[in-house]
Amino acid sequence: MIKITLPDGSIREYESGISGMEIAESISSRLAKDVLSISVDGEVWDLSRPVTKDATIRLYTWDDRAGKETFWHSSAHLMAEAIEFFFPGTKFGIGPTVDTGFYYDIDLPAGQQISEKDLEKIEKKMLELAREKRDIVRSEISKDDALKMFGDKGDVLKLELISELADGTITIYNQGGFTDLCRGPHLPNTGYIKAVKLTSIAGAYWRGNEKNKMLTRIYGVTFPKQKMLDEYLALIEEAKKRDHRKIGKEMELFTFSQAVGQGLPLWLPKGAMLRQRLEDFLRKVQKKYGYEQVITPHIGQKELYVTSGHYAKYGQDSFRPISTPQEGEEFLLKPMNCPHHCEIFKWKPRSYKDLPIRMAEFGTVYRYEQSGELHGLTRVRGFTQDDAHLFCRPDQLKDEFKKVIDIIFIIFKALNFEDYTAQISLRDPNNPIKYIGSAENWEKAERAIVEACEEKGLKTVTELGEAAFYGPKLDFMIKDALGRSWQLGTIQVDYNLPERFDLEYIGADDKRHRPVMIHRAPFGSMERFVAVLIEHTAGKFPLWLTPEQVVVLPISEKYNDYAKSVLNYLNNSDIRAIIDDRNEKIGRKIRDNELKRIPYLLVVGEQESESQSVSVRKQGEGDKGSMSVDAFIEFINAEVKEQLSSFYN
RNA sequence: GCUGAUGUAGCUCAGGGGUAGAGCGCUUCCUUGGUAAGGAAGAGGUCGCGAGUUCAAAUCUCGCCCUCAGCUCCA
Repeated sequence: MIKITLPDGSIREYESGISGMEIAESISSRLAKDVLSISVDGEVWDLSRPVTKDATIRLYTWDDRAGKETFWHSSAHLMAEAIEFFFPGTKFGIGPTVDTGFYYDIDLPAGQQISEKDLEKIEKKMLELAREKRDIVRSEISKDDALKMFGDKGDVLKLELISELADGTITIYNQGGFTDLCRGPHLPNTGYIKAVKLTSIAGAYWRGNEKNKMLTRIYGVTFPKQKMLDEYLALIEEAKKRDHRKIGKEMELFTFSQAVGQGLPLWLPKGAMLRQRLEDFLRKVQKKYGYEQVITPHIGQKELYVTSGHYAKYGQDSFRPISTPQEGEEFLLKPMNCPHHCEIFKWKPRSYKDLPIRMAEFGTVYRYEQSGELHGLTRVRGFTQDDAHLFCRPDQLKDEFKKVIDIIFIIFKALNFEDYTAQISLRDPNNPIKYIGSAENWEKAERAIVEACEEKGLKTVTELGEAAFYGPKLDFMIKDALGRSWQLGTIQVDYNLPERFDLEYIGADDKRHRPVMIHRAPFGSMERFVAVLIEHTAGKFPLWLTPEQVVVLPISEKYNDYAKSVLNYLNNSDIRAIIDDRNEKIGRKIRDNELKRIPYLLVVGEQESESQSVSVRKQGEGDKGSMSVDAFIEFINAEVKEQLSSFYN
């Protein structure tokens, strides 16, 4: 008998050699139906593999990442089998899982090509093969046998992989007529796979190296239920509709120009207004938290970045230095604001009583991103960070961290990001020499971050070894309305720059001390944040932020004068309103302005002009009845105040 | 940066060796309408840029640029 420890700590006894599936069956028939793989002492196994010693196990279903990975891994094999059916002689590279689904890199026989049109027939074949419910069988083989097996097939890619594996660790999996080199684990049989969608074909170099042969990569995703696939496809459709590049164009927020250059966004009037409102909001919040705004130039001497270390690390792969008529003078477009802020810190002697110093700037920086990497506003070559640097004493670190977390909470609340988590990145305990700064300071800083998060009740995951060499950090991830994750703001401790810039303050002991620096940017960058906000809200921004809050719609031209007087009154009351006095029917005006995502539509005609009122229609919700213009203004202001309540309270 | 696809009116797109098309938008006129598309007429384009082939190129060829997808990268 062997002892099996379950995740809840309970221990069950079984005959040695029991399989994961049998354990699941002994727990519940429901679990046996849902289970996809098992972890045995931390290693993920097939359900059919016998457990022969005491172990701690965990059963994985579709709800677990490991379960999905098992499912998609088997799906990759199934796809490979279907491809081999249509394209005999295809050589197979690797077929791993990705965030959503899997891919397989293949090398088609000479002269053959696979196109989008082929995907459908491969999908059909996969489903046909899946329905046969063939067992997926694992076997361990020797290296010689593996080399012989794939050598006979002429599968040179697999031979290369096998040659790098140690003898005794090689496993293969077989389903029906298809055998693949694979570490596993896999589903018990192919019948679990009920829905298949092959999403795209792309080129990819063998082993990611552009000197190697270009293979064909086929991406796919599979599900245990057709309904899940339908939902997935609907989500993709919705994501396309919300693409910030599309909405940004429709709402006239930003554009790009070939003449200006790729990756250099041009903010249009409405986009600029929106961005400015975001900046003003953060400025106000920061003022309340004791930040001081500074302004620094867009370029700096090359030497500045040699001092900071950025030139050595990134100088070769970024914008080249700008030279001047003066011999030997070189300037760089600033890739970050920190060196400038360090120089402001150094401007005069600092006392421990002056700390913390909180220096904020909406600082525009320029980084040369590879052209293929540029994407809308999320990845650009010139962008503005909502940057700030806090210079503090080591004992102030925790308090400062908590205050930064407060600011981030205020922002999330004001913008309806309700689902967020944070990642704490700490040192790799096995590699302490990698990091600059004393072990004592590191410990202090790491503890400060962990405690600050706990005290603020933040949901966190901790990753060891993810810290930068110069300090630990905290990154915020938000989930948008479609459940997609985005990395936003970051708070980063830095021991490196204070050292490099020789920053110091005079302590209570009248001795010189090194301050700790915190970099933080709640939005990350204005560009990226606006992009995320567009995709989160589908362009329906909160009332306080949206470029146009209200549109006045006269029923006919007879009421244009009254509509204009309402418009003026609203504008004079700091409501952002426009008028639609086109010669169109009211139904048409309502439709067009609903599609423009304007939150409030005010219909005015004979009744309203007589009673000096407006008929209110809320975007997406329909008619709300009529009220006086003053009552409407009060109503709008109350809504704005509610949205910003976390700041004003 | 690499591989592939793409680039036609403000937008979404069709067409294709003989000098340019639709829908929406815009302008004007008719209509003056009460909560998601009223009607008519009109203006608007070096067909991404540059070379080549041809009697003739938006169309074919080559080079470049942008955009998109994937790869690689990301202070």
